Amino acid sequence: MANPKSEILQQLKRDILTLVLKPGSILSETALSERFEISRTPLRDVLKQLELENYIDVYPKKGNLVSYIDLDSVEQIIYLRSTLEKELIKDLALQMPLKGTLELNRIVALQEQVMDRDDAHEAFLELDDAFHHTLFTLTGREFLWNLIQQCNVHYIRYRRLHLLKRDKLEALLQEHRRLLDCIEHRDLDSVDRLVMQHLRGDIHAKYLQENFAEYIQS
Amino acid sequence: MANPKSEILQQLKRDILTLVLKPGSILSETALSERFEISRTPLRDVLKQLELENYIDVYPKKGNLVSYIDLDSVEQIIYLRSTLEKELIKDLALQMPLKGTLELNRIVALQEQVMDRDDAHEAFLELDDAFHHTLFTLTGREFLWNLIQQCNVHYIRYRRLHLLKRDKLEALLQEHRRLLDCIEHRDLDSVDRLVMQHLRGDIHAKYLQENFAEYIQS
DNA sequence: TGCCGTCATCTTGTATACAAGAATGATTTA
DNA sequence: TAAATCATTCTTGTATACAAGATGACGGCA
Repeated sequence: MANPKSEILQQLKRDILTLVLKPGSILSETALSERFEISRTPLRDVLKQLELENYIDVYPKKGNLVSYIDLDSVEQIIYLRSTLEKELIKDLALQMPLKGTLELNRIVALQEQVMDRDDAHEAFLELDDAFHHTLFTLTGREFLWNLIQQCNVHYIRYRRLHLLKRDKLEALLQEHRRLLDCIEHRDLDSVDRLVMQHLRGDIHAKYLQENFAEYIQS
Repeated sequence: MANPKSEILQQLKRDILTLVLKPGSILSETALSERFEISRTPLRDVLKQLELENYIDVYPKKGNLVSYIDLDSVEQIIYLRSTLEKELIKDLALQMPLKGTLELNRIVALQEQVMDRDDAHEAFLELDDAFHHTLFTLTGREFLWNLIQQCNVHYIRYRRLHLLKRDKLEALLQEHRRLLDCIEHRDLDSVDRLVMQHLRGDIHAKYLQENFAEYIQS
């Protein structure tokens, strides 16, 4: 292991994003320092970063709580991503590097493959991320992708909960196919509608509030 | 003073953004702890935050340097902001709260007033920020504005250097007026072109590289 | 002269003792 | 019995001593 701090950071992030650590859970400095066999000082660095990326809320002299899902920021991130990605897709439709089409098709093909696996949801979510990430890398907007990741903790958990119940993997896959069609056939006019449908089509705050109220920010 | 840490953070941020602390300057923990009469531990918290918001680069066991201006991320932030803000303006054109028009007009009027002052640049930049900030608050996108602020250190310094030489305050003010016109007359078709001109019209990387090479990232 | 190794002294990174606010529960008092 | 107060024991916040990597200067040596 190269750097224990980044290992711990990655693990805590993963546990929070996958809801292994539920919103409201307490992350005590002393408990974590014993668990990871490291002193409180480097551990506080990790917690500081988790705080700045909204994974936890720090209540001075009281404790650190895993943040509750903030539906307002989820809505705004979806607005940001849909606005941005429909622009990216139009850019790609006008000037797409060859390897780009190959890469996106490869991802969609993989998504078809994992549909029947036991851990379909898990694998599908990862590939969905890969698809959108590729849109950013192909247009040279890696910086913006990283920026979005920095505030993505609410959206990622929201999507995970949302997908748990309503099985719409097939629909999402179909939408990816349609977006690829737009790029390959330079069909700029359909992009806006498709992106809106793909990213904003499934905002059902009420569903989450009814079924996962204990995870939601008041 | 409520919290010394946030005071120190704000002051260092301000010094870096206004180029009082030049890119490449060293921020030593011990020097700062003596200057602010505080121990290294809380000071490291401040430096950690500056690092995560790209104000400084940390070289382990060597030192902390004020970051150089990264022109690539400047370009991407401008892309992000122009894409986002032209959408916001269209939203406002379709449904503008009354107080919104008043507030934006008030800011533009203030900009006219400060044009002749000695510190015109300083005051104008602040009001320019206020204008764009208002676009976000009126549409309920405060979260996105804050997100952009988190990675704005390169863009803010870029714009400051850029405005130093080419005196285009009058042009910027005129563009604000035109954008307001679009909103008030629901002229959606002109928005894209105007926003592009306003935010992206003045990307002159070469000018900066020639005149401020010592501030630019290699 | 030129090169190499050692050491002194910077830097940040870590561990730990102590300070101080917050919460909980017990004890005392009305 | 109920309420209030105090003390205990959590929590994080701070100061500081020490560890360890990086750097540069100095001196020895070929």
